[in-house]
Amino acid sequence: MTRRKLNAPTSYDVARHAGVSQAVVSRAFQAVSPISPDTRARVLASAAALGYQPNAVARSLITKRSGLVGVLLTEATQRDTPDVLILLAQALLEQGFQPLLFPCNRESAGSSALDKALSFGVDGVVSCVGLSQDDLARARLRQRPVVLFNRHSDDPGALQVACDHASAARLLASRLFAAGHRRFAVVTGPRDGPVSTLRVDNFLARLAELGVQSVQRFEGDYHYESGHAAAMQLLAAPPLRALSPRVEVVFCANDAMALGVLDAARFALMLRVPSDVSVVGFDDIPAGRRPAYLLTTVSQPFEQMARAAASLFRQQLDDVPTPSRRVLLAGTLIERGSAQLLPDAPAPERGHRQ
Amino acid sequence: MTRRKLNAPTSYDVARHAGVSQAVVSRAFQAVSPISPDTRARVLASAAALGYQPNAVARSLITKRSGLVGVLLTEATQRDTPDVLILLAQALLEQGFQPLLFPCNRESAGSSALDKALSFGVDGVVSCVGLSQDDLARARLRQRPVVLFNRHSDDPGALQVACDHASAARLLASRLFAAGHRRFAVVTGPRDGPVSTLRVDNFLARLAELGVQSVQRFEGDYHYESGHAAAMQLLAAPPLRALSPRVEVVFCANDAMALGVLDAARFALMLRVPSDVSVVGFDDIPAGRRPAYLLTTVSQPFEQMARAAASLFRQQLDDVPTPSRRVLLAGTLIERGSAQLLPDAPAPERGHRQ
DNA sequence: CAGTAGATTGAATTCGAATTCATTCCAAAT
DNA sequence: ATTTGGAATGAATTCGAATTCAATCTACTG
Repeated sequence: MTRRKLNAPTSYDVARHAGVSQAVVSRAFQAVSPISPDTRARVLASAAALGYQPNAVARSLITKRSGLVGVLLTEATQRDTPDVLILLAQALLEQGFQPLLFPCNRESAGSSALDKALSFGVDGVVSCVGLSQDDLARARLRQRPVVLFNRHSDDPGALQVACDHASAARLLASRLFAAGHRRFAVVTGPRDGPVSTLRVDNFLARLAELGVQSVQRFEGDYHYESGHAAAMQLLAAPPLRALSPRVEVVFCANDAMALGVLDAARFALMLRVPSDVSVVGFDDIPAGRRPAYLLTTVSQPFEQMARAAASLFRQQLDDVPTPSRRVLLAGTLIERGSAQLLPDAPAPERGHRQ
Repeated sequence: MTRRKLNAPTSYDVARHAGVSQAVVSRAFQAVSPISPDTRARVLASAAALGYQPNAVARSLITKRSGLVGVLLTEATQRDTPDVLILLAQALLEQGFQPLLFPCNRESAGSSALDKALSFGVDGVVSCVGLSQDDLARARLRQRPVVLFNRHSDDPGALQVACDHASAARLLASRLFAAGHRRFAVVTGPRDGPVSTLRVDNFLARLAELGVQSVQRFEGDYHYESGHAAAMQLLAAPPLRALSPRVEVVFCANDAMALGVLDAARFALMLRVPSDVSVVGFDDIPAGRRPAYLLTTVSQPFEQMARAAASLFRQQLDDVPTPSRRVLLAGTLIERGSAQLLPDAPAPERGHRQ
């Protein structure tokens, strides 16, 4: 087959058309550069006539800036919090970056995804996947900022934007306790899920501070079905239930599971919520807002978080001194009626780990 | 500030380290190229030692292939069918492409997003946004395939992958009719929404064929709230209801609105579903699957569609002759109990427009 | 009117890898 | 021993825009 030519006009074509040198064409397309106003106008007119647009690939080869930002994400990110991606994309766009997606199957695939992103010439990365200290070092060596989004790294210098899961979980514990509840159960994510740990451990830690010792645990997988299964076990059927007093509160590491608990409690176990049992989730997914559920939960400020991540990224790239390398944004407790809560009684302040 | 050097090793560094020329390094990284096995091994070892990875930017400058595929999408895409994006991304990845995101605010922004994508050197585009014949022509001129995903174009030669909304809508109409319903209402998307039109018009067309003339319409905006509002009006309160027989079926252009209708019917109007009124949606969003809703709806085969789009794209790029330029995949009618349906009575076949 | 600072311009170089083309090398064939 | 052919290699060029640096060309100064 004959080699087809892809007739995209180049800066040389425009130069010829406008009767100037290629260098001038290049200058006409930069905001600030030595070029006279009418020359620029003439060049831009020629460019428009030919349908010329600067080739971003060639440009980035020499400038070392591509305008691309790698966005690392897992299925999990997308499942739990589907709108995060689009909010992040829009926030990055507002800062003048194009989001380049790197879906990772497993949480551990982040490392190779990072390398791949770097080889594509991204200006940096926003990662919804955990990265090791070593990964961050590699990126830093190349002057490529990496912002961790709702993820943690063992690197103390990591740039982070996250929801303050810890504080929200503790507040929730306090207010449930204040309402008089004493028999708690938690539905966690898979062992070592970084976010689940933060939520569940802090919830339990606060309860422990308040004197609640034994709390039933059920390990879920963040999906609706596992919440359903958890409820069937934790809020067990009459014969078993008689043996010990029933759990009063089920705290779930995310909303999807909380909806599973709600449905199981109502439709399978015929319990009333919240009078028989309080159910609380985390994330504020759309389904939980509907009259059929009215789930009490914690909303993460994703829009703020996305903006914060994008602007933190921008600042790092521009060497703007940033006030802090980690941004923790408070979640909002949304009371919709699936739980009995009371205002938190002021308690002795203690440090807590994030 | 001194200019920092970004010490990413280049093919020259590797060449020096391995004691060969730069050309050999380049060849070591191609699957098929004239190079001896042990030279390749030596080069790859040096590359690994230095942490070298070929610079995709420089490569694509000369090869005219970037491995990037522009993905054009609107908020609407993301809102209605959040997992489409991730499925598309994964399907493209499997074909060896990196998805580069171009969110568009309005449906009309597709044109400029396309140009932007082209200037970024994408190998082509998968668009969840409608594009004009002119847009497609521009891309074709540059040999950049454009696959329309669930969107239509006035260009008859356009590459398309879509759910067969028309047939699904017609089937739904037939089966609702077969169940004895005669008083229908539809909740549409905003006027001229391309997909809504396809669904609603074909639904109405089939009803018309069956002899149902007047159908109430309510123009929604695809959001839950507008479905709620629609129900409050269409299934009006007792004093009004008495004037005319109540609507028996509400068909919604998407699930989000259908859930709004369901909640309004049940919680505000105290109607039983499906005995008082049948509610049907379109999309099969997760919330509709839950016991609290059990929405009867049409599921789009997104996974198949994503794969089809990615492989159609791959084939176009590789000049593989494709059986057809448009792929229509059947939606699945999911009966969950929010509607009374009967099997379709075989009707005289007539052509229908897509 | 000469002289000079400041503003524009263009020629040449650069970025990093792929590719063309000429060259070298070794093995097999005569 | 000499030729021939194929395989492997390297020097040089290419992709398209940005940038450096020297060359003009102004306009203004004294």
